[in-house]
Amino acid sequence: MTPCGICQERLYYYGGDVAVAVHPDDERYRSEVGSCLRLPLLDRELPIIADAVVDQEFGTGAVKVTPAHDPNDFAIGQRHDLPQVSVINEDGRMTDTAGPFTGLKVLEARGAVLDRLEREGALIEVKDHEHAVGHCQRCSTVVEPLVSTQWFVRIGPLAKPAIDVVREGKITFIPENWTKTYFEWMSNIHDWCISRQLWWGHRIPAWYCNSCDQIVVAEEAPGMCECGGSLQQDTDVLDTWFSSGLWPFSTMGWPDRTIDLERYYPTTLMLTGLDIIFFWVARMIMFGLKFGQEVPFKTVYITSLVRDAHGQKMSKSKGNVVNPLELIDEIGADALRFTLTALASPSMDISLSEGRLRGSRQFINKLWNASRFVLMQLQEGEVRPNPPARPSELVHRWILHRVNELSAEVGEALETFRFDVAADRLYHFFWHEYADWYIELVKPSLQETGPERENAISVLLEVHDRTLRLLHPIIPFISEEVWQQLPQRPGDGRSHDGQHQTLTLAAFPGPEAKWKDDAAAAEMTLIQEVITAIRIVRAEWGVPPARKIKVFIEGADKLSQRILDGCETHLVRLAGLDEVEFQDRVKRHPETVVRVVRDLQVHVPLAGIVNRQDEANRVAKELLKIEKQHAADQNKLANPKFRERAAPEVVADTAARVQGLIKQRDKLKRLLEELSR
RNA sequence: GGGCGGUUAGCUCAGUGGUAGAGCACCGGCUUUACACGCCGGGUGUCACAGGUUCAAGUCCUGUACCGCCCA
Repeated sequence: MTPCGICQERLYYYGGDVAVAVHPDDERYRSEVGSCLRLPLLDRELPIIADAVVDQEFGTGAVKVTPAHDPNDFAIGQRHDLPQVSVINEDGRMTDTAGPFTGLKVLEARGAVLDRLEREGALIEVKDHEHAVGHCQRCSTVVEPLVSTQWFVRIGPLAKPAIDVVREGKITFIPENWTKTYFEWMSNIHDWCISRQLWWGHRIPAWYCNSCDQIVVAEEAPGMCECGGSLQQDTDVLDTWFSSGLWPFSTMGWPDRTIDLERYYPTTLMLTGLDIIFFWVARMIMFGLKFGQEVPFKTVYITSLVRDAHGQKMSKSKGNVVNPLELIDEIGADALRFTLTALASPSMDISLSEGRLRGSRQFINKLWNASRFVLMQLQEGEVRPNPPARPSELVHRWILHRVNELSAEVGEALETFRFDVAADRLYHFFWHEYADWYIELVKPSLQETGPERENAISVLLEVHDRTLRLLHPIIPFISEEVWQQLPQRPGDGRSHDGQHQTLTLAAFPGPEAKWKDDAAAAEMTLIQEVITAIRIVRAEWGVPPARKIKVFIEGADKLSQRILDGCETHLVRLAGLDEVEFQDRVKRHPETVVRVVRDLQVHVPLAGIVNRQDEANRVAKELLKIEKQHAADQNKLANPKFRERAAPEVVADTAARVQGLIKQRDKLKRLLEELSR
């Protein structure tokens, strides 16, 4: 008989060894497969078997197989029909199959086996080795696998209908790509082991007879076995997710058709994290179909995973966990909520970025201050007037039109689970349209008395109120605080007992057809562009903000002139002017800066400030930009295939754009010539 | 090994085949009586790389590289 060296990490399993496995391709042992080895100490014969899971590179390439004490070996044992010899009992002592080691504690057995091997000259060497033996997460004790009876759920008959309902669209995953993950998992599903060796949980309702082999499964504890023997209940409990899978209906009185069950089950939306798809969502679907013959919910929204600022998954052992309560102390609950919402784009994990958190905090601050401003405008005990259905002033028409569009956009974003889009639209509207423009434009009217102030305050309150409602799902605290201070319409947001008025119960605003006003939007854009053009000139030439200047606007057609004329006070205020003058033909002056806004030329006389050469350079740079755009569009139009195959409206848009660019280009060219004279 | 996702401004991220965007950071100018956590102005880019489809590609297809998640 040829000696053969075998490694063993856990020597106390010695008595449980029933075979030696080698890799089928291993040349060293190929001829030995089928023969037997004699196990020292116990004088047991171990067959040599070939199995592909054996790692040829590891140790001697031959491994003893202990099916009763290792999951891999258990699988090998199943494949090769090996006996399962348990050598450890539930008290942590060696069983009577462990030969001379019977009754020893596990660690005593380790020393004893080593001693005996050494004495009999069977020990080759003892070597340090980095092992992967499992330890208990909580108490760090070495885990010793034991063979025991476990209960399984045959999953095939449950999984198939659960796959079908998703395939048929009765349940939708959002983002949609999680559907693949669900199918992937459900199609490769194994029978589900539901026995758990834990102290808490639903105890498995199975009883074993102490006298015969009978197993009784029942809802109520049975008295005794048919054979008259006493019964003992399984000590294991059900897997948490088995119990959880029943939760949606078992908590509401199922199997009785209770009122709660009728009302709340099935529900519409399941909102959860990706790791819960398998654990819980799939189980709820399977159980819902099995016991209720219907899907438990229609939509599953999978949230983003929050990672740290460096994109690392948060974990306690890494120490990069963010405590939300501390973060809230720092920047506020609404700011944190807004940040997470703004970053929650589909399929993407969230890196908790400091910059985004700061941005949100500043937004909340802006909201607070703008709200303070609005509240400051109110008079003692002011009753809230309804806004005019069709206000005559452009700024009111414009902002009502815009808040209308905003309602539609935010509503749609929420319905399609694009929370990031909702947050973005609200941020932009509130700060860069409502606060930057509307509030500034409306300030003079608020100082007036009579209908002008009344119109302004009514629209201001209407827009502020609507925006708060739209923001409320994202930033509930500040929005509620502010809303309650606004004058309210009597029935709005009343609690059921009528005692409180709360934004939580106020209606979510939808679009109002009467406020749609595309003309107002277009007119306002023109005014904004003119004001911005003048501001840019001021910034470029360093005109001090306090210094009022005069501008001439040339080339305004009747419509533009009417629009701008009506808004002269706005131009004057927001561009820092003392006067605006319209002229068909403005006499050029060497120290006048001219900017082209659409069809208009805005002349800004800046005597003593302007440097002719610098201005020429600026105009030349602008001209270059325009020419580049023009060339690109012109090339497209010159391409017969483009005209032939592109959508007609795209061709038309391009042609129209080219016309505009040509006009601008010619004006800039003339300006440049004048400046070079 | 199998499946999935990502790569766009210094950072964190949007982007629907048709003129590249936001927040923060950054630069210049401002005590304009809601807000300096502010106001006005400024974009700093080889859309990872290589092919392909298309009149047209950040966007669609194929491949490569790198980063990451899930499962085994």
